[in-house]
Amino acid sequence: MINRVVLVGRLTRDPELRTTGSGISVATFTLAVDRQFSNAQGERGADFISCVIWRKAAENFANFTSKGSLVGIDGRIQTRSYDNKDGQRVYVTEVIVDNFSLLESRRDREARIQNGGYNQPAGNNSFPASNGTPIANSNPAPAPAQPQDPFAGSGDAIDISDDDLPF
Amino acid sequence: MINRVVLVGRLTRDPELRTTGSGISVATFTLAVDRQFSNAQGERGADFISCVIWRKAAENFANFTSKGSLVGIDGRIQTRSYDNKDGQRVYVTEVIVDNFSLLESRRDREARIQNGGYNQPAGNNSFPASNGTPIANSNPAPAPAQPQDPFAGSGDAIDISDDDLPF
Amino acid sequence: MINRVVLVGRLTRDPELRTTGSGISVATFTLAVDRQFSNAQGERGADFISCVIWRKAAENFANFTSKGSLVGIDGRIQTRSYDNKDGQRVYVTEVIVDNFSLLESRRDREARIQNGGYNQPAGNNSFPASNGTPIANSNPAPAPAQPQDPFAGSGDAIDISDDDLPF
Amino acid sequence: MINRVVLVGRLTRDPELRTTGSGISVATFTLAVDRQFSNAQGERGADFISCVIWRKAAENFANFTSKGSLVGIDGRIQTRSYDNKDGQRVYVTEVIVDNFSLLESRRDREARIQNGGYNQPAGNNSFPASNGTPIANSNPAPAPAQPQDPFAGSGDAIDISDDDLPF
DNA sequence: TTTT
DNA sequence: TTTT
Repeated sequence: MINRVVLVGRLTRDPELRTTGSGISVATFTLAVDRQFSNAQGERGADFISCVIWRKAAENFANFTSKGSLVGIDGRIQTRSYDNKDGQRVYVTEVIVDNFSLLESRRDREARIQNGGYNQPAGNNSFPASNGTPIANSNPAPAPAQPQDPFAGSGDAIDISDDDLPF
Repeated sequence: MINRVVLVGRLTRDPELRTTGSGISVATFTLAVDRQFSNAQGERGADFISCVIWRKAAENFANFTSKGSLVGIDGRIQTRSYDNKDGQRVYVTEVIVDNFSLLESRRDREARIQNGGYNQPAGNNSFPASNGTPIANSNPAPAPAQPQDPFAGSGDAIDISDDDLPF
Repeated sequence: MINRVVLVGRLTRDPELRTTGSGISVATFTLAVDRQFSNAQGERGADFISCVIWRKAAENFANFTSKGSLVGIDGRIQTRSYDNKDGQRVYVTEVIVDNFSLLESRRDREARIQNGGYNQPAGNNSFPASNGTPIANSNPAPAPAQPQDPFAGSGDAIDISDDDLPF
Repeated sequence: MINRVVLVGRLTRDPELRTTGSGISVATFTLAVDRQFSNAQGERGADFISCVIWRKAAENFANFTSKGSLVGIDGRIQTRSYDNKDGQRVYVTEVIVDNFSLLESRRDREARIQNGGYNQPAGNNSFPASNGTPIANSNPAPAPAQPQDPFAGSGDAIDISDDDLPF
């Protein structure tokens, strides 16, 4: 059948990278996607969408994003359920990510990091999307043995996906 | 049936805004969408996708984007054909845009414009997509007869759509 | 930002149509979307995705679908939470439907209904999706007080959407 | 960046399967996707969208679809250009298909084939989408050395994709 | 005719 | 060049 999702939003926290028992990498994160229109109360609101990414893409994702990062993803909706400690069935809906794209410029990312995660000084305002200063991934001293910054020396957007990366 | 498209890319030129005989606004533009992977020759390439946007959204689009702007859109593919002056049938495929979202920060947008459209000085490199040079809170003298900056005073992304805008 | 979903699946039950206090129609339903690939155990599985549709489209949807209907939809993911009677916070993820398309032929739909919802008699097998048993040209006596069958007299697929319907 | 398309429509002709010089399978086809709404003249219209599918998925696609088949696909828009014999540059926009899903029941497919491609006898009308009788793929006597019908014995939709098929 |  |  067909099950396809495309989202652009910001990470609500640093992604969590784990490894399954069988040694497969998984990263989980939540995307805050601002809604298009304000409600009657004039609030714009956002949807907070749980996402899961697997394998090499998970590692790449974890290496190049952090709280506040602006990313685009495409994937599919997956549902599952489990019984919690109270014996209650909990239903979970997540987006399984196939590909992602980092949509924030180095400039914005660094400014966002500088500002402690929010990318615009008070009284100053961003145009559309992106801005802020996260904490992680700033690469303050180009730590060796760190994942290479794939963006160094490139003015291009870089899309990153499953297993197929040059880095 | 189903016909849905989502794109994130950059305008190859300023959008062209026109009015139909019956007074409806239309804007046309081409989005350059970088491909995800490089080919055998190591070239990354891009797709150049013709887009059309109608009515009030067309006016908003034309007011807030220009060559190089990073935008996200959703819409549908439309095909049509016409006979050119040589009597040959020409087939056209365009994306009819339902909604758009400006994905570039004010910082990046202004830096990009400062740089004459290309957003990163040589030797300096952008992170993923988007770029620019911050002159935050600009709009130095709120040029009269200019479209109001809908982004002033907001740190959030702003999505803009058909007829439903607060400005 | 961008938040777009496209699904094709079958209703797990008849849709539930309600009216809000302010008189707006809403229908809710769950789509079962078969997964693309089987897991290690050879089970194919499906995702069960909660959907919500509003206004006139909700009424149309409720009139022309039932348990087992094959439908395509496009919309966006919405998240919300509430506290249940046990004082526990429950997180809900739903798809807000913008448009839908009925993807089942009259033949299949009638056969499905004949069969009590499941569309293929044992020993008989469906091709891909959808099923049913032809009793073409039915609608034997155009049941009064019934929603008009928008498909009568048309060999075309019919897509149905918000407020814009000819019926 | 992001470039994602989802379509549901019918093949305007049998797909064309070819092999590149380096031995890779490609199939091309056009999807007719009925538009959602009628225009001022009451015509509904359709978009005719060129699609390309590669490798094993191409072979599967060619084996299980024919003129009139109802299919869902997801993929991305690709643009290219070439100079024709008259030395004129021709611009081409195609959808590169990642996955497809056969959305027509065996019943409808066979009825469509019986009817010579159009799936409903005159004066009789289809419900929403699908119907008709194509010519190919009917498998009248289970021709040996033919691709196995992946749908035999299954009441479920079957989605087919790149390289990952059980048949 | 293409963006960064 | 178009499907149902």
